[in-house]
Amino acid sequence: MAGTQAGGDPAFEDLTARARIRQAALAQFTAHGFERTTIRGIAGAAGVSPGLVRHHFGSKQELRDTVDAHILKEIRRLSDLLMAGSRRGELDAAVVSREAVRPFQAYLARALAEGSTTLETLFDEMVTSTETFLALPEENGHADEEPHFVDRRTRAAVCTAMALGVPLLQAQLSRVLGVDITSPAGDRQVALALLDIYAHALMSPELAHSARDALLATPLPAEP
Amino acid sequence: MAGTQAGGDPAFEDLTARARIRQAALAQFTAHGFERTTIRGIAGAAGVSPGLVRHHFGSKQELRDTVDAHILKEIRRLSDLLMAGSRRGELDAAVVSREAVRPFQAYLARALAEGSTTLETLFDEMVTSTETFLALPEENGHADEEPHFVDRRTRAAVCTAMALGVPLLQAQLSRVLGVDITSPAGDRQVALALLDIYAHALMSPELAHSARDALLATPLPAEP
DNA sequence: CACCCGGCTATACGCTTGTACAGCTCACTA
DNA sequence: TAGTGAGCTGTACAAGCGTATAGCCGGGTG
Repeated sequence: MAGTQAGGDPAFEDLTARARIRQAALAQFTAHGFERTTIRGIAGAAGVSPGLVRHHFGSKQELRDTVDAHILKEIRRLSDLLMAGSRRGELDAAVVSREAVRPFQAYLARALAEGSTTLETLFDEMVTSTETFLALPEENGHADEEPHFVDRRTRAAVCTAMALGVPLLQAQLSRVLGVDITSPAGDRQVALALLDIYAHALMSPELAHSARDALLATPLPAEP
Repeated sequence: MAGTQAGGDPAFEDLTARARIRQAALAQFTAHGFERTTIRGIAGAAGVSPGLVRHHFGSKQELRDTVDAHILKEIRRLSDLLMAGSRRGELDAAVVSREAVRPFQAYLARALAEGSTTLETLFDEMVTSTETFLALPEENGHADEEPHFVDRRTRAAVCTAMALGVPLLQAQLSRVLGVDITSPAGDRQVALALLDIYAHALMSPELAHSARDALLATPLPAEP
């Protein structure tokens, strides 16, 4: 696994040992998840001793919390930066928000799937952001073309979870598409696919209605 | 954690010890993932000794492979059953396929995210199934309302990954929605939300086009 | 009856893990 | 110069893991 060794990045050695450890932890948590990542592995990638990891961060869990907090801060910073730099409100707030998340997509998705209390907030904000995004066409005169089955927040939450499915299944996706979707080219292809999907209805209203009727016709099974 | 103890299910004790172990492993892998699940934990939940797990399955990895294969077979069986029982082709093949996957959604999604060679096949089949589903409206006279940015298979693959994001983030989703989405009521709400989302375009064609232009205008960063 | 083989348990081994701690180095300061 | 504390290392330890193995039990078979 090249690139995770110490000294792979030229600017890597200029960082504080503490920052190097945090960065190595970020990479390893992203690649292998929290459980499979070992303190020794992080220390090795950062070019320090395992003891120093504990010296700086106390425990593995505290290290994770620190990385989570760092990601949170970094996304907020990027979001503000993009929000301020978007000339004439070029694209919408939700798009900007998604763009701010992109660099840490994989880590964020994994952390949320594994259950991170620190980043729960971010998920909630993404849902809210998606919610306002979904409200856009409904305010632009496209009102009630088709009635909705559930309220907007529910749709926003499901959409947010679905969007995070892409980085979570990046291995499968890369395999099927024949491109590493973490590479610039692959990422662009996925971005285009997402725009394409968002721009079209995937189902005809008739099919959706018949499916809903079929769903509501079957009785709800009792709780065990 | 109630329900994972031995004897929780009345019909549970009637099973072979081997089947009980397999079932317990399925539950634990689903709930905690492969890494965090221990052989001792599985044995405890199945009401047998840890040694018996090895006796029947050889190793933890082989146990996982067995569970994967079992899931694969079970989904195929359910799929055939539903396909045969669907009167007058009531809903489409893709919907039936999704329905066959549903009982094992959470396990399947987790296994795919963690990298299961056995279930890769199933992911590919889901992509193909989604692909034919996406082809539906295009054949029913709704041809080229809006041109597509990427080919159909790419869209199908991304859609499949997105759909699996729901079970992968079920904890976050349940928290935001205030309902356990693994419960019958919660599952139905999510199903309705999915139908709703699939039935509507999430983005106006104008916004999609401007976003695509903005995307293609920025040069592709060089590979490191 | 003796045999024996599959289901099953108890115990133990070796390894890796997170964690703990004593002590080294070295720039900075009184 | 002597002292001090932060940064950092090496070694060690207890716990938990997957794995291995010797042996118990009971029903089917010659």
